[in-house]
Amino acid sequence: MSVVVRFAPSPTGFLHLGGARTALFNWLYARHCGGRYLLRIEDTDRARSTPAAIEAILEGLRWLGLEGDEPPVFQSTRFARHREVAERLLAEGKAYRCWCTPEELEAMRARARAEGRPVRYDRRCRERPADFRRPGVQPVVRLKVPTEGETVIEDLVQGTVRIANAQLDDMVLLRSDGTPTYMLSVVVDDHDMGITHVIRGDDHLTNAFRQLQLYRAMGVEPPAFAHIPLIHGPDGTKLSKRHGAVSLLEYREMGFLPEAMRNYLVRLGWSLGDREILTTEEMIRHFDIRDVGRSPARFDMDRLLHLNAHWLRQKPADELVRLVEPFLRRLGLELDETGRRRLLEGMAELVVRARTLVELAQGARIYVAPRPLQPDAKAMKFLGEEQRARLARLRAVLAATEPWTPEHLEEVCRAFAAREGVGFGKIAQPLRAALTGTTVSPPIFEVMRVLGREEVLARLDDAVAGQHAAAQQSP
RNA sequence: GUCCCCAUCGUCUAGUGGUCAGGACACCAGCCUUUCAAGCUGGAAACGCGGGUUCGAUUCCCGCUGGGGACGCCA
Repeated sequence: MSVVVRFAPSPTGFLHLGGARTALFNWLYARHCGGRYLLRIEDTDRARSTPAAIEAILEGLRWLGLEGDEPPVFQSTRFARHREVAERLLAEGKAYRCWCTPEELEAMRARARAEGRPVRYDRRCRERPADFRRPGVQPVVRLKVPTEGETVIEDLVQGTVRIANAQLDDMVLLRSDGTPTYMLSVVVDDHDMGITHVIRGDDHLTNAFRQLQLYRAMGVEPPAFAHIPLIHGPDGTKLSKRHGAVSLLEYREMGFLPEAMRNYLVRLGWSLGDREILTTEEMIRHFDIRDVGRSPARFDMDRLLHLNAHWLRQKPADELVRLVEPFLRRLGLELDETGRRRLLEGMAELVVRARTLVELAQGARIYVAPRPLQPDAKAMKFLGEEQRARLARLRAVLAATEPWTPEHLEEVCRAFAAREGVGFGKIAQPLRAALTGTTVSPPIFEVMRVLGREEVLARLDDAVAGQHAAAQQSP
């Protein structure tokens, strides 16, 4: 039997990290098995679903590389079919109308809670005659769930999980306005779409028991279930806004790479021996939903950063230039031909100093920012009277230095330091401050190589003339 | 409260009825060094507790504790 899985987000918000991992596991399993991976938008709650949220979710999936194999199914377009199933169940006596009002139900729950009893509908409408009516009340339709025995799930991740049927509720299938509930819609749609494996967060585990009852009532074969553990925040509770960024797209904005996200996410709950770095191809080759662990993992930003740094370095320079461009723009820097050429030249030394595209853009400023530079406070400390005088003398030397290579420049500067009677550090840091406007940068002779003689001399002139200070005073 | 799930370094994890309990991130130290990184070397760091089963349990069973999740006319 060919595998068909689906990722079914509800468009009431953005795509959550946990949802992204669920999508990834579904996608990997489908790819591994040579099956199909479908998308379904669970917009049965019309009031809370927005087009913007739908677009954001699809955008997130696209970015992660987890688009569906077919256009997404919108659950809201299938109401008629859902209702038809409920009506049939009603006709077959497998479901019944419940005339209790929300207020009554709430009171029922409150009492149960107060008395320490299980919080559950007491089924008071279950045995009412078919022609029962309650003036002014629009009934809901509930499923008749067995009250004795137990329901067992052979979950691909959780193993055998059983629950006493007495714990189950007669869940609502159709609301009083006639619209289907999530519980009905998922089951009908999963069945109609031919879903063979339902892979989702383990917060749905208890739903699976109720859904199993619905499959039985419908007289159809249920899919296999795999309930994967949730991702928790660093404090161990369910990941939420409280923990900072939880929207996948925020991670894109923070400068993370999709391959790094996939690598990070897949290792939460799944592993391949000692391997930490995994390509998507390797994941596909080895992934099996049955190997996913049952304990929840905590989100760890340091680890994500480390993985992102790794994947960043795998990229060729020209692609990094392309990727970093929007992040530079955010810093107010446009890339012209000169900037582009310098970045390409200097990228190797830039990328080892960055863990994200945001950091890469930061580091790239030294090659892109227009003259005169505006040194930061730390750099200014290296550009005092005495140091500028020395830089002026160095400038004269540099003007005649040939060839313009890092090795030779270093020789020249070391010799200069010796002549000045100071340590090499006394030359290098002021030079760095003048040339980059910072105290942290790639090796200074590398920077000089990338910048070229003309730019180096110009920046030195700026520094010697005190242009820096002036620029800083009048922004 | 009821039900369900979980439990190896701080974190992600590997692992087996007998291992010096392995790796990675983070952390610390050293090396390298013009800054910062990177890199290299080394270090500290875990089987939650109590009972069983067994010649022997981190591993199997039970209980406890701790954590998490679910209990809607939300999804």
